[in-house]
Amino acid sequence: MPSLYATLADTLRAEIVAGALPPGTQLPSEHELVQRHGVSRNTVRKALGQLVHDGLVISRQGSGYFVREHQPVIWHASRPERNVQTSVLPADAWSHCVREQGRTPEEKIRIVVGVPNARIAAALQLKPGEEVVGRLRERYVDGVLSTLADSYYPESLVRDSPIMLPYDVQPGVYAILASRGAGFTRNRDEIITRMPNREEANRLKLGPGTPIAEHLRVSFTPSNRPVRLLLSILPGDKVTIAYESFAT
Amino acid sequence: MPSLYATLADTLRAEIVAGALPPGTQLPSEHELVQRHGVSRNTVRKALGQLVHDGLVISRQGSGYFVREHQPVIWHASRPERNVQTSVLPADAWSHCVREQGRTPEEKIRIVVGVPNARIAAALQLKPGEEVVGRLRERYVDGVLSTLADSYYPESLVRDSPIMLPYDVQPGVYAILASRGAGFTRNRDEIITRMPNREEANRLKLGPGTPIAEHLRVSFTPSNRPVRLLLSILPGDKVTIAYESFAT
DNA sequence: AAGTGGTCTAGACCACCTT
DNA sequence: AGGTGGTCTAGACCACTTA
Repeated sequence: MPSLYATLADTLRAEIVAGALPPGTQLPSEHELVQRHGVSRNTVRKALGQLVHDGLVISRQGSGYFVREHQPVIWHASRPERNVQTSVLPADAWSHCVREQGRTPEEKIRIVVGVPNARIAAALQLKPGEEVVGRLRERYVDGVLSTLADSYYPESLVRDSPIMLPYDVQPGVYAILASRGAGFTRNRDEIITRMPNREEANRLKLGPGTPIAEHLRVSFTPSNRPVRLLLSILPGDKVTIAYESFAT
Repeated sequence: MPSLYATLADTLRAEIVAGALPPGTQLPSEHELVQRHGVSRNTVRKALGQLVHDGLVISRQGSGYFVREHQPVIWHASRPERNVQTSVLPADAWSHCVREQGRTPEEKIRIVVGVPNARIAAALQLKPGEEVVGRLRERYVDGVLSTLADSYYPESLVRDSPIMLPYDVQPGVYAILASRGAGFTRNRDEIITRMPNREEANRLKLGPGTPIAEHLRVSFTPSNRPVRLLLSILPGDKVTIAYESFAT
């Protein structure tokens, strides 16, 4: 026998997926649901909590519950990362990709230098105490923070290069590394699906019920030396990941 | 000012991530937390609910709350899918990959034939009313249902082939399609991160706080004809997705 | 049988948004 | 000011697990 709150949640869920309550619509208030279904307010709140938790609904204190609107952007993870020939800046592949979808990209970059945590050190196969240059990048779509994309390079490899400046890199990260004999030719990608931790949820203003994909890309030279780590946090409600690959 | 339940949740969370409460440990009971922190049971339950929701903790009715244990398997999505030369069955790439990680794979396959839903029809560019053969596959790791991997083929393409039998396909899906002039050479992959719907959560026995990756792969012939759709549901707590790619 | 979590109620006060 | 959601309490009864 299903519980009262589960039954109520299912009723509302059905109305949403059927389209009777289209995205953006306000749901009946807690008070109204209490009266209409003859249950206590706590029970109504538990049902609504489920929907919020499932990412179907958001709540705004003082105004009400609303059916959530989704407009994810597609991120083509396997496309070449080299900068694009264009007069519009930034010229990196991600920005170009967002513009292709009729939306407006923007980036904020902060540079940090220092000894990284164990995870980053392991991925880049660093010696103990070896430093990295981190480019902590926030990517915005139509003005809202959409993903975090932090990249890390061994410090010795990028010292005094444009990679250490907090702007879109010209003529591109690949070209600079290649000119220093460390052009990468192979990526290893890993994607983990999980709930955000508190800090990520705050920074990305994620409502409850929004999972993230953690994308980790290590780029290698032909001699299998890791020269770059790219660590991205992609909120499930804002980004879809796409790959093109050859079937073999 | 943080709420009581948020404060309590943070306290417990900190103990978990710091390792004071290692995976598998039982948390204090609700009753004990009520007394220890001098708050009501509902408040304790709301705090614990947060942790469950974030995937850090699971609850077992009648026994208690426990710190969750993660043992995800790595799925190499870009590896060739062709069957592996081995005496152990099943011989498909996924099973081989799981065995490499020292674990035991198992598959259950159910065949369905009929007119598919709009999403599948669109991906395979079918004519209205055209039928597909669906192979609905459940993949188990060490005996527990770990992912759903359903594949769909235009019916006209696989009629009377071993693809219509509910077993591991010999000598392999690729070989059969190739022998019919429909060997695929290119994949388009799409990965969506979201919370499971009710049916998925039930089938995969997902606790609250477990997001999923929905992986959609369409395989094309050299003349860009889509011949197969692979639709997988990968629970975040059980699977990590990996890709190898060439940087260009 | 005792202890655990799961559901549900009734009522209080607070914080926020709209008018 | 009035309506909305957010937090919190106290207490009840049920369902499940363990011993």
